[in-house]
Amino acid sequence: MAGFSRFLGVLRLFTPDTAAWTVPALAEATGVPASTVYRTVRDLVAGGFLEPAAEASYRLGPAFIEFDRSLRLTDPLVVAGRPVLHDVVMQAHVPCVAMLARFYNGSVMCVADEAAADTPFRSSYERGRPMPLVRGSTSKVILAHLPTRQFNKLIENAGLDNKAEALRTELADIRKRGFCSTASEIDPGLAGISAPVILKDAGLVASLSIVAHDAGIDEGQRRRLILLVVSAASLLAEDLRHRYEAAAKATQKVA
Amino acid sequence: MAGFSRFLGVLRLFTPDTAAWTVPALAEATGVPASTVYRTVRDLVAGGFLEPAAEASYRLGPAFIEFDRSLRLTDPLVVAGRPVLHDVVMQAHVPCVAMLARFYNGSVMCVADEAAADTPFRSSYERGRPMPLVRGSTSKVILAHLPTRQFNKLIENAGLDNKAEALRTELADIRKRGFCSTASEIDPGLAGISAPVILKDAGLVASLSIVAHDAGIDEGQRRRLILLVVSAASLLAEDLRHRYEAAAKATQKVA
DNA sequence: TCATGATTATTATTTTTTGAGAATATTGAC
DNA sequence: GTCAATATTCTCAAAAAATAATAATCATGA
Repeated sequence: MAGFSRFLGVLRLFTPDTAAWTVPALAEATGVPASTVYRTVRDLVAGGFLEPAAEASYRLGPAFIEFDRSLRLTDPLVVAGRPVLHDVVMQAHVPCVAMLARFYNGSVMCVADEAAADTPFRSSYERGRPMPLVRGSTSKVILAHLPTRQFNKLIENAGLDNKAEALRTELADIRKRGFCSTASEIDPGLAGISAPVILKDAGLVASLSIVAHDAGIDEGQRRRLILLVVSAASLLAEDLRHRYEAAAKATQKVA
Repeated sequence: MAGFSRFLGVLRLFTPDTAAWTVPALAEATGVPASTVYRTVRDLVAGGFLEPAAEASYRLGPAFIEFDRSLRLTDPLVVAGRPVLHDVVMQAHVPCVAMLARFYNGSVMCVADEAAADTPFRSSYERGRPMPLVRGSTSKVILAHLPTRQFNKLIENAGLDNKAEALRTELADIRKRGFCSTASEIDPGLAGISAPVILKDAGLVASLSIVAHDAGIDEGQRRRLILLVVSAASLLAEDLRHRYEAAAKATQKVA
C-alpha cells in the first residue's frame, strides 16, 4: 500500500463503529510502520480530513462537512431531487419518508431524504449510509437498471448461487412494470415503493422511494403512492436530462 | 506540488462556484502536467472523491456523503450538540435558528443547525459553510476564546490595522460577559446571540447561537434568549467534558 | 521532578512518482 | 457508418519523493 491508497486505507478505517484511532493502532491495522503513518496522519490533519481527539487519538475532520455541503449545493441529483422529495411527502397524505438513492461503490447509498412532518418512524436509509444491494425496493430498482456487465459481476461476487435465477426474474419484472414495491425487507413493518431515475448518457442509476408503515396503507392508497413515486421519478429524470445537456453544452463552449 | 498536496490541491478547486472541472483545466489551474493530473483524478475517482460528470468533466464524488454521515454519527460536538439545539429552538418560543459552530482552518464553520418549525428565514450559517472570523456573534465568541498565540497570528493576517485595538476591547468584553449579541452583521435584519462552548483540554473552541429577527424580539425576550443560549452552551460543554474524559480513560485501558 | 509515551526529525536506501510523448479509446459531427 | 477531434491511458527513463529504522524532541501525568 503506497501513494494515494495509503491515505485512503487510513481514512477507510475511520467508520461509525471505530471512530477514533491512535497512530500505533493504525500502523498495526494497515501493516505500515508507525513513522510512516505519523507522516500520513499529519498530512490528513493538515488537510482537515482528520483531527486530534482525546488522548493521542484521531477522528475524522471537518473538511468532510465542508465538502459535503459543496456536494449538497452542486450535485445535480441532490439539487434537482430535493424539491421533488418535498413535493412527494406533501402529496403522499400519509406519514412517510421520501428518499433518493444511487449506486455507489458496489452498494446503494441514500443521497437525500425528507420525512413528512408527522412521521413517527425513520427509514434505515439515511443520507450517506451504504445499504445492501439486493434487499429493499430502493436497491432492487437500482439493481434492475444496472448495465448488464456490471450487474453480472456483482451477483457473482454476492454469491447468491441458486437464488440468482429468481432474482433475475424479479428484476426483469421490475424493469417491465417500472416500479418496485416491497415490505419488511429492510425495516420490519415498513413498506417501500421505488421507481427508477435513469440517465443512461450520464451513467446515472438512481431511484426515488417512499417508505411508509405497511399496515397503514390500503390497496387504493398503495396504487396512489405508486403513481406518485413513478411520476415524480420520471419528472426528476427529465429535469436531470435537461441539466445534463445544458452542462454538456456549456463545457463545449469553454473548450 | 506533489504527494498528498497534489490530491488536496485538486480537490480544493472543486467549490460550490466551480463545481465541475475538466482535466486540462485542472492541469492549468494547478500547473501540473495533464498526464499527471489524469493519474491523480483516476485515483480520486477510484476512492469516490470525484466522479465523472457531463462531457469530460468531473465533480465531487459520493465518498464525501458517506464520510459526512460517519462524522454526524461520531463527532462528539455534533452528537452531543444536536439534542441541545433541539431543546433550544423548542424553548425559544420565537421563530429562530439554533446552531453550533467551531473554529476550522482559519475561519468559522457551522457543524449543526436546527430551525424552529415555523421559521420563515434562514441564517447564512449553514452546516459546512466557512464563515468570516470577525463578523457576527457566532464568530466573535469563537475568536474571543481562541488561544492567544493563534489569535495574534490571525488578526495579523486579517489586516485590520487600526481596528485591531477596538476588536481586542470588544473580545475582552465578550469573555467577561460570557456571551455576545449582535444584529445585522451577517444577515440584514437578523440578530445573533452566542455563547462559548470551550474545552481547553480537548482544544475545542466552539459556540452555540440563536439567530432570530431583530425586530421580532423585545428587550425582555432578548434577556431570556441570552439566558437560554448561555445555559445551553454550558450544559453542552459539561456534557462534552464528560465524554472527553470517558474517551481518554477508554484509550488508556486499551493501551 | 522524572518517566513514559507521543510525535517529529534525520538519514541512506528504495521505491514511486513523475512527465513527455506515443498509443489507444471515446465521442460528436457529418 | 466514417472520420476527426479530444479524452484518456500507457510506456519508460529520469528524478524526485516516499520509506523505514533510529535518534531526538516534545508532552503529559505520576
